[in-house]
Amino acid sequence: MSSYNEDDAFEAAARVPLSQRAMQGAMADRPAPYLDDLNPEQRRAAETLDGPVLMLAGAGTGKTKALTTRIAHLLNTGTALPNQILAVTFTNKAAREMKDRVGRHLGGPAEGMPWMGTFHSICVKLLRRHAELIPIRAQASDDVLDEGDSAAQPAAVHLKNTFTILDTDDQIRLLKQLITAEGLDEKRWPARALAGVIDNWKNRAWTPEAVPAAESSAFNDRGVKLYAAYQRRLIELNAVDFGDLLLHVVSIFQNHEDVLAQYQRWFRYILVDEYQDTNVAQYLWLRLLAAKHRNICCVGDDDQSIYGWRGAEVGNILRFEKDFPGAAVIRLEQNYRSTPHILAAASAVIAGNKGRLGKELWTEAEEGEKVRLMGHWDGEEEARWVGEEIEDARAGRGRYRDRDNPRSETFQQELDRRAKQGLGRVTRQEFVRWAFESGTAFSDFKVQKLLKILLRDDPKAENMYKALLASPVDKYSYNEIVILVRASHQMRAFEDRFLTIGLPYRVIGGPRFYERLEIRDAMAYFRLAVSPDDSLAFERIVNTPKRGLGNVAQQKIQTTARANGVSLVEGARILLESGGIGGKGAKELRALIDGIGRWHGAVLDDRTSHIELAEVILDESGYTTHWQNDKSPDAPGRLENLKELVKALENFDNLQGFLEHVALIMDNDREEAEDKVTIMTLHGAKGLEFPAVFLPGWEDGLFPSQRSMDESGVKGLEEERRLAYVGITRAEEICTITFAANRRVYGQWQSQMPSRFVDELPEDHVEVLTAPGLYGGGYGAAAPSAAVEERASKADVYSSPGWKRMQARSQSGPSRAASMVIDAKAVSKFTAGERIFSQKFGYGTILGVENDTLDVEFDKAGAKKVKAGFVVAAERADDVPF
DNA sequence: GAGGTTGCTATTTTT
DNA sequence: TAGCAACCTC
Repeated sequence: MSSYNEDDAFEAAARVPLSQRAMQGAMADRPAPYLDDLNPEQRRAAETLDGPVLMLAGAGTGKTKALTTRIAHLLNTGTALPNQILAVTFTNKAAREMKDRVGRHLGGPAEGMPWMGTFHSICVKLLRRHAELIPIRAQASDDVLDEGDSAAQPAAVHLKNTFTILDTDDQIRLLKQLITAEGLDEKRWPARALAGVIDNWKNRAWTPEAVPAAESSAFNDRGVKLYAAYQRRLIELNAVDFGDLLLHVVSIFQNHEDVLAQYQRWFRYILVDEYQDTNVAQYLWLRLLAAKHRNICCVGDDDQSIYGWRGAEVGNILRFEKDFPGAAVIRLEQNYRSTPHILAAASAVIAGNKGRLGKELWTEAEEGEKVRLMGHWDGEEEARWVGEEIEDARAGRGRYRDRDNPRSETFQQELDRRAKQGLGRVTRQEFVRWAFESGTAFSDFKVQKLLKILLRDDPKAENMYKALLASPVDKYSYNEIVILVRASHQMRAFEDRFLTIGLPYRVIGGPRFYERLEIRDAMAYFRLAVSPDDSLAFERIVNTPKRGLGNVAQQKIQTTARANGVSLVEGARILLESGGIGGKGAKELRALIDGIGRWHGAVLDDRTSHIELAEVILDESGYTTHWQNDKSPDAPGRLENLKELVKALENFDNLQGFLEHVALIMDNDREEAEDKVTIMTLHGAKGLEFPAVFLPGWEDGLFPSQRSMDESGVKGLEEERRLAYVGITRAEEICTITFAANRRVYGQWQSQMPSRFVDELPEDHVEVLTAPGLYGGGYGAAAPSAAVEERASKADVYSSPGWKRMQARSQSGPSRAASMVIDAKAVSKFTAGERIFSQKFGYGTILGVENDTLDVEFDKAGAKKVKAGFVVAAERADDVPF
């Protein structure tokens, strides 16, 4: 089992479906028509099969197309067998899409490509083959948990191929124990923080021994020691965490030349998606594997590297040509997504970054709308305005009235044509063909829904189709609109607003299905049924539902298990037999342990279906009842989730397979058919595109995030700028950027400066919507049409520092607009004790000054923190027009 | 073991 | 401000 068997190669080759092998033969010496779909650069990327290739693919330039065609080409020319291609992605979604698209090229499902998947899923496969090459670390004399503990599960000398993959909860629980054992105050030194430190180290491929001395002060000087103890505990428990999946495999490659050599020979062609997101461990992993054939093709965009904070190294992509001398560098620069204005805006912003590989996006698309910029008084108004814009956009009202939406047009033409012909019978084929030909018609979701129904031969289909034709044409459907925020707390304002006006929305990003409490509990039961030795799972559910097994009882179980060097379940059994536990707890514990034994038996003998078994487990353990008796409002939802969990089992052959899948999936993207506006973070939007994009909250401190700049300086700022780039380039037709002058931050009202990225937007490609003098129009922004405001003409608007200046607003109404300009830099003018006046809060006394932020006790509004730029000395209050 | 109270903290997140 | 986790009390 352990070492890689050359026979596998033959065996695997033999498993390639016949059709594919036939195709290889057939296609080998024929021209490849699928290449004609590509532009010259894409084509070069798909055809340069040998040697290192770096594909620099800007946003929306069709990199997936190039990548999947490349794979198809590898196969069709007979250059590689499906199992000789290693294709890695970061997300399951990306892997799935790649599989689908390669399959489409080949005219059948891309089975027989066993090495196409995420870094993690591929590593699990590799690690299951070679688990025993990961030894337990020799015990250093000063190790944590030295006394007594060393006996725990002593059988473990190395990892076994049945290892479990821990989720974050388990990880934290384990670390907590270690921290406490080390005698650290868990409050001052929280397990979460340690998990972060360790994760960081693992991202850099540092084993405990390899952590450099410079890091030794981490976590109160105990970081490394705890890390070592943690790794040892994991192997004792026959478990790995996510970081280990890569770290262990890299260690194996580094320490076992023979194993590495086998895989180097094996993976003749390597493809990597989103290369700019790789961390050091992934980088080493790839470099080791590619060392022999050097047929590695990395696809990425340095301008879209936004995961530096979790270990991604932009350096990897910047260094590619050095790592692989003679590499072909191919730039995909033709953009198929956005209008020229949008691209120009994005390019101008990203140009502010240094050390880029450099790309120039261009498009053949028609001009379209300029990027729109709008300032607001506060966050609430911003949300209100965005809500109105969305309704306008959908209904084709106001500004949107005359907008040509090519989608709508296509549909309208179809309507006219049918009207002229007098709507005959709609056949299924006819509709399907029309839907495909017209692309996503006026409202994606309706068409999709209809398609689904038609495909199922529902008799209602024709009526629905008629209803569709009779309904008004949307300029934009909700599904085509997205709001992208920097931080999830910004979502709230929009949710509140949309709820009150009844605008349908969906939030992407919340807690994932498999991370929910009830799902994790249920999974722990399943884990125990599969392997009763899973002590962490046992720990999780001993007393859930309540079995009268409190801290004391649990401690006893732990001690017994350790003393005997057995798992917790076994320890509990011994404890029961010795009568070390009594009363209600004993009875319940007995029932639980018997249950686990029984369930495990059922898993082994395979006579009950795993679905039935899952239900039995949840029933007999009392877990279902536990939630049925719970009166809290979310209990029904949790029961619902449990049902869904059981239902998800249908897609698997057994519990083991299911558990493996879930550990790696953490799936979030359950497609919804309803027409809703999407709200999500900028990070979550990478790789997606929408006809209309709203980018709210462009204020310094929020975006770019203050914390990011404080912690990582210029590097942090540049990553924020890339985030801005990602945001803008999501838009196909309309991109709207907004900011607010005031925002509540942790309950305190704070004045905000517009984001520095706003300054970086190129004036020629931006339309400023903010009306002069309007509430919230206080920034230098002025509508170009407002002739009155000659001084604040567009040129003026953009000439800093004018743009950065703020105009005081009139509180009495728009007609008496004020244009008093206060220099935001006039910080030093103020001192504690001084009387000041603020537009928003009135008169007050300064309590303290911190840079440009004043601590003020207002006469009426109480204590507030305000930016110096928003107040004037009290005696100058008369300068402010009313 | 439930329920109330206090205290603390406060991006981005995939696997 | 608000959401939570941990603590305290009965």
